[in-house]
Amino acid sequence: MCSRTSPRTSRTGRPRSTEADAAILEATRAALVELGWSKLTMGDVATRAGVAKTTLYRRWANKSELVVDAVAVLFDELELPDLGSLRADIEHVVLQFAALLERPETKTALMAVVAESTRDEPLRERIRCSIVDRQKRLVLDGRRRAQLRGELPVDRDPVTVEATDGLIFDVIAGAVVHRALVSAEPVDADWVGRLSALLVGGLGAVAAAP
Amino acid sequence: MCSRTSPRTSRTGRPRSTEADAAILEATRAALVELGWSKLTMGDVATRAGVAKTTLYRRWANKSELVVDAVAVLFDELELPDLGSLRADIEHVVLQFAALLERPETKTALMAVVAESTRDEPLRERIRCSIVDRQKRLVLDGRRRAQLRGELPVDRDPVTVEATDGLIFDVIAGAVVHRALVSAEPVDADWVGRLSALLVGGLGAVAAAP
Amino acid sequence: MCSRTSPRTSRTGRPRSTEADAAILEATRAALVELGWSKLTMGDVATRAGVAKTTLYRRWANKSELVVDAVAVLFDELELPDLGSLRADIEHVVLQFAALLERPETKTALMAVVAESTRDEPLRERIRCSIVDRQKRLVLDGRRRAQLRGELPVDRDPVTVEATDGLIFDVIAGAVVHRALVSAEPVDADWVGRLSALLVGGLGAVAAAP
Amino acid sequence: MCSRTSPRTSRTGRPRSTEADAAILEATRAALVELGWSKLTMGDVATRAGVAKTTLYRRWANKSELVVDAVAVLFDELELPDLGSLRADIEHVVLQFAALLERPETKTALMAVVAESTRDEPLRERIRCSIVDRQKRLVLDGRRRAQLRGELPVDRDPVTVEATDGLIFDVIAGAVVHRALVSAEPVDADWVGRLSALLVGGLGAVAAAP
DNA sequence: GCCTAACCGAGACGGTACGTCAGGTCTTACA
DNA sequence: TGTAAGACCTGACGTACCGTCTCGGTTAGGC
Repeated sequence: MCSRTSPRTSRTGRPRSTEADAAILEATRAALVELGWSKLTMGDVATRAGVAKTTLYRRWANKSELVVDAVAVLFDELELPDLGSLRADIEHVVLQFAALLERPETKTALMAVVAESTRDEPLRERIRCSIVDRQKRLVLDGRRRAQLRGELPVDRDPVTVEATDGLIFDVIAGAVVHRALVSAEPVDADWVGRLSALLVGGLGAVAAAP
Repeated sequence: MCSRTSPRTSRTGRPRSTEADAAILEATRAALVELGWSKLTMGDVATRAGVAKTTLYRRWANKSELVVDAVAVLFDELELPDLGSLRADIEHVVLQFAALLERPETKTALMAVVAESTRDEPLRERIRCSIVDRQKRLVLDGRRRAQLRGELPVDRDPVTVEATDGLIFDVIAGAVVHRALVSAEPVDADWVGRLSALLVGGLGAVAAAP
Repeated sequence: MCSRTSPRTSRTGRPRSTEADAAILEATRAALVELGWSKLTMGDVATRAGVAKTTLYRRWANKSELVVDAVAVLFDELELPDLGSLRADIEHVVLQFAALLERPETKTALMAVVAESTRDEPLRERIRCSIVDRQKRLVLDGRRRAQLRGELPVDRDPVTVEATDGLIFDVIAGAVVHRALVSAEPVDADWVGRLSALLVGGLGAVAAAP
Repeated sequence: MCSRTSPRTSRTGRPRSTEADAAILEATRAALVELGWSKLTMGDVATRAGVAKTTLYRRWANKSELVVDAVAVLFDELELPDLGSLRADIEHVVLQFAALLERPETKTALMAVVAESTRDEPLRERIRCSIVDRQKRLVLDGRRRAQLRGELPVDRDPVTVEATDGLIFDVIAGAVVHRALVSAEPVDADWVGRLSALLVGGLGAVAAAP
């Protein structure tokens, strides 16, 4: 799963233009900013990229897959520098993620492709590989680091570990997304502080009495 | 805000058919189940409801607003019976909400209208009134009940209260939505138990050391 | 065959715009003049007519049928005034037909739709009704008139009559079309005179010795 | 005009494959039979011929010119054996030409390229050289033979001769084409007999009284 | 018991975007 | 230089929905 090996194995014929690839993804992000998801059209993206519509369809089956790829790269910016404590790490990553969600291209695109993916298994897979997994590793790193610091106990059961990692991921990402897009209220320092306190407290309590 | 007074004040002429209203909303839900959000069309809904397209547009400005109204009523099913403890209450509401999100009509529609609302203020308002506020009251009730039981301290500062209520709401709703739709993994008893433990522990810790 | 009763029997709904019909046919002729058959596009015709493309496709299944209808009306201009002799009548109708074929819209369209009709039975039928039959009556009238004048004998056998009418029609129309479009040489008075002489002579000889 | 010298004079580099030429023309005829003119595509012809599209375009400027060349060779089959009388000769050539026009590849292609040629001078020239002139010589031969037999007088005026030859050609070819493709009725022995009688009678009458 | 305003169905209307297809060109690697 | 393969741009295709409009006809009040 999440195979990175491109399906292109043909050795003959004119090779695909890598410049076109880049131009298309860039144009897609620009169109998302200007028009939003629902008014973005394949034809417009093609025009912006200085490329024919067929060149888009040769690479992506539909608008959703194109947008996932266009947005995915933005999630590479997320980083987790060691700030000395679990709570500081959490606050930092939440703020980073919130900043990403404030960008117009992600704000309008993320929920749209998730909505689309509820009826499109290949798209769901693509989202998992391109977006979800890139975020999940941050939780992993943060947890390991907190264990090294002694802030969290070292759990030997891999099932429990994975379940807790997944839970924390869904709670953090879900809360930020819900706050930003559904409740439509700002993810500010105060809110982030409360969330971090809740999580650190909760993790501590759970660790103390499983 | 959230005015329930319909803009229709005309007292003369033939009144609108309430049967048509019901048939349209029912047809919309059926179409969502069969086709999903992106393949649902106004014309198809009209046909299913045995109604002319004009009759739809006389009542709703566009597809998004129609779908919000069609789905909103489902959120009335959410209830919060007193199960004797904060943790039991949380587990119950999470499971209820997850069951709601498993229904194909909500699964495909909810994220779609949220995505649409990022660029449509009136729609955002309609979602808040029809869907978000209906859920938020459950958090309010649950918190009050836990305070009566003595599980949570009684906070006198209304600002803190509202902030915490909002946080808990975003955490619960966000986590469930993210688990169900983004991570695309089941919201089962195990996961719900872990989430409830985390929240109860976190609330306790935060209450102990603000 | 050649039913003139329109297939539209629906009594409900908005009736079709007759102005649109006229504007489309007019625009089609204009486009034929400017662009010729192969560069004429449905979209361009729609734009010229100030009409949506769907409005064209609601009336005509394809470019060929549209062009047949647009050009057919021009064949109504053909007339057969009594010029006193069979030969004069023939010369007149040939010149008229040649003038029609010189018009850029017919020149470019006629052979094209005939070519298309070799693989399209409904189109062939449409051409027969809209174009061929309108020309054939001229032969009928001319023959009757010549018989009244005593220039041709009155044949009692309807089979022979119809066969000869058909032959004369194919010879006249075919010769003019071939001269004008295939040989690409002018249909001038000299050529018309020779053709008429050949035909009158031939008809006389055939009548004398069946 | 009608130069047969190919424009290729380069003597260096890899020479063009003559097998490819033959395969392409054969594939074009096959495609005409199966698909007809308007659905024949250059890409499909290339595939059938086992050749790249570039190879087609290196030899022919466009679809029309390719089809003219593919069909032209079929007109070489037309012959004019001496059957002993002008009328028999005419009947024979008409039946031959009719048989040629019945073949699906010519039926669909001939009128199409003629239609195309009304707006394309080079194509018109190519049709004249490759198709029209090959047929015209049959009229010449038939006339000379009839003069030798004494069926037709020997006209000394070359202008009159050429005009009459051209007329007869347009009448015969035009009548057959019109009968077969426009009237869409069979060119059978009865019809051919009537046409021949008309022509022989007409030529006789014209010769008797110029 | 009629008037009349607003409703209703049907379906045509001008648009916009779709995803596909063909035409004709260009770019590879190879012969 | 010719060739097969296949990507490229251009532009038209015919379809699907959008949201609006125009019909003929219906249905409740209010008079």
